[in-house]
Amino acid sequence: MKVSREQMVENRRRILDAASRLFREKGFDAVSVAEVMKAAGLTHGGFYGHFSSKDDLVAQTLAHVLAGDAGGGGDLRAYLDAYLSPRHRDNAADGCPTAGLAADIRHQTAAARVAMTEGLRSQIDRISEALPGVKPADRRRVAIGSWAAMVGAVILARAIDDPALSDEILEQTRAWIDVGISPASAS
Amino acid sequence: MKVSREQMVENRRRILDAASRLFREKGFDAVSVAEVMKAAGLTHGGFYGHFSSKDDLVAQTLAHVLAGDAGGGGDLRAYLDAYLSPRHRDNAADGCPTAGLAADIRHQTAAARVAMTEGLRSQIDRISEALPGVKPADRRRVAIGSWAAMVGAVILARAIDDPALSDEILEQTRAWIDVGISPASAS
DNA sequence: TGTACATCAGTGAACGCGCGTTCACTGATGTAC
DNA sequence: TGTACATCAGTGAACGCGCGTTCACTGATGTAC
Repeated sequence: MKVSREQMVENRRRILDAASRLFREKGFDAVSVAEVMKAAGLTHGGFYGHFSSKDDLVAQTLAHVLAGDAGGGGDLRAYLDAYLSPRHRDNAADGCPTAGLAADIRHQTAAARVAMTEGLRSQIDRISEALPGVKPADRRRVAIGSWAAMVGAVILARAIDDPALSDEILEQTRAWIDVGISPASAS
Repeated sequence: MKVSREQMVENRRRILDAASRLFREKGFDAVSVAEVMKAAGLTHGGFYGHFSSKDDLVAQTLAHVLAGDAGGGGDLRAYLDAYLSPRHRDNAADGCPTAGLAADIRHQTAAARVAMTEGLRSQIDRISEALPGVKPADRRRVAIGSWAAMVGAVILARAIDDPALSDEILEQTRAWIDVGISPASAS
């Protein structure tokens, strides 16, 4: 049955939100269109009224979640603590889309890569602006290096089955970044 | 037709080598059993004489490739330069299995996670031992932080479609790690 | 404002397709004599 | 060493199954009068 225009907009948003959570939790390939629609409270047949294909959903979900993901804007150290925490490692569905999906994007469409590129660009800028103690000339290097280490650490921490080593990856990476972003040592 | 025992051992090795390359290039899910067998010069039906399932192949391939992947043992800076190079970014099939597969392992079997855990442990040790200029008490932090940044940088560089930004991710991460591993600043 | 009807978002059965896996068969290997 | 035969690694057709996608249908929406 037809629904109101507002309801349709709301349904589309729910599909994107459901897809965003499911993709982060399981990866693009392991989530079916029917699963996303069910999680959004709809049936799978209606999917193609909103998106032209599953690849289209992937690209639009990425753009949606990367645009809405504003991390590191304020207090960088608080962001670091939350990012490199066991809680973030263990809750991929609610976590950073870059940590959950960046590696998968290599195998997706050009549109998905474009969304990732813009998301990464703005994330680097956001971290740079949260480094007041670092000399302007060094900010970009520190922002990129820190972000690479943060993403890499969460990916590694999630890939292994030894909880102690996994915790250590997070803690040591945090300590390592702390050294790098403190005004004293970041040359 | 039956083949000699040596030929069977050789065939098994060729299956693992083919799987190792294909998995790194395309990811576990995007590579079919038939594709691996064809790349190894065999037909798909014989697969189950060597492995009990595709999941078994994934776990054994990881153990095989992580055991054979001895990086960072000698000159750490040369390893860094090669690792964070456009050449490595653009050649995933021949590249680091951690950068290519770590994020995927979260969705694989327990056996795959065990192989990754051991691979990560020995990689951290190998990097630690290649840090003679760093105080012993700091080596583990520096090794873990550097490795997380290396893996993260290659994953990010491979996920985006802007070549200039991708190159910059690699270069800036290399510069950032250089600062971290030089004796002067690593406290 | 109230009514008649065209529109179209959502439904759910059905489709082709590729996948992992199975299995009867083949023919070279390697052993028993 | 030579021969007869049991073994078994590899072959390729076939199997279920789940997936992305399609489509005829439904019934609430929203517009024309």
